[in-house]
Amino acid sequence: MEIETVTDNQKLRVAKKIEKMFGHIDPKLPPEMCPIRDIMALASDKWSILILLYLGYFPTLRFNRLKKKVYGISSKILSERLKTLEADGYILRKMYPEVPIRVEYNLTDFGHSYLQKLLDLTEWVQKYSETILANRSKFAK
Amino acid sequence: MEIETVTDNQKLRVAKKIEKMFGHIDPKLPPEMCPIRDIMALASDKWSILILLYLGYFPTLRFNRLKKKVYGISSKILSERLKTLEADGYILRKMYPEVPIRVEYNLTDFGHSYLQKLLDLTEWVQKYSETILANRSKFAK
DNA sequence: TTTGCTTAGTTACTTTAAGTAACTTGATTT
DNA sequence: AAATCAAGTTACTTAAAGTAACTAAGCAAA
Repeated sequence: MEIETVTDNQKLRVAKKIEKMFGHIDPKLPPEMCPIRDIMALASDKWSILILLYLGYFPTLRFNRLKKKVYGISSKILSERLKTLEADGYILRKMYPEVPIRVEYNLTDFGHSYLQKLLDLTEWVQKYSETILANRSKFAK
Repeated sequence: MEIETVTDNQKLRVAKKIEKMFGHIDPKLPPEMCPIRDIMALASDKWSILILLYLGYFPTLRFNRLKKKVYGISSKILSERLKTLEADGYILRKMYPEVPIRVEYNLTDFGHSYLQKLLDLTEWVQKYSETILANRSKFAK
């Protein structure tokens, strides 16, 4: 598959954007004072991405159903990620004190806004996944 | 800060996109046969993102200079990530057998193409980082 | 001629994060 | 009195990440 050529003009615009961002990413000394790295690390975590995708597809999901969808995740990690995603404002947790307990999760508007950007990235990855796999096996030799 | 409202129409389009992707992400049974998760996991890894950003900004960087830029990364992990990013086709490694040895890294066109999508995401995160931090401290109570 | 200096890593070791599996809670049915 | 349910939590194991010292190769100075 052909990759769209990247013009020097585009590269320049990218460099400008990065320069602007570096004010936040690289404040010379205190790396933990800069929240971007920390926020990106969570929001682009492998499990968080899948959680957000499934909550973007199903308007609301309960804990165990979500766990089945996000194939391979453990209760422990799912519970952990859901808490952080909720804390950051991406998702909403609604608890119904029935017996047995019922808990529903859904995206907030903020989460939807993020998901749209995330999708652009995952779509790119999907589009070029075969290229990447081909690169890998070529490199292995 | 106000979040742009997400219309039902947008949500529907997002759902459509995700549905299309689920064919790749969720092939019901073999989760390791699906490359998207694996590719996303690497390409959105916290260190890989920073490496790609710096290589997007500086046309070429040598190992130790890159290590200084990507604040906090160890030689071990940097070396590891560079190898995988090279294998997947995002970056190029040029070795000059001088003494001391000189090795230069730069983005491929493929890497540039990915970086453009990645930047849209990091820009979103930058834009809303204060909102997220505010959400966090509100949730902490 | 041995000591030091350089870069781009690698190796052995420690710490932290992730994964596994069994357990908890509490009203309701068997 | 025991089993059942969902939504987690806990204690334990394994894998990944971080730390710090080391290596290679050749040249320059002592």
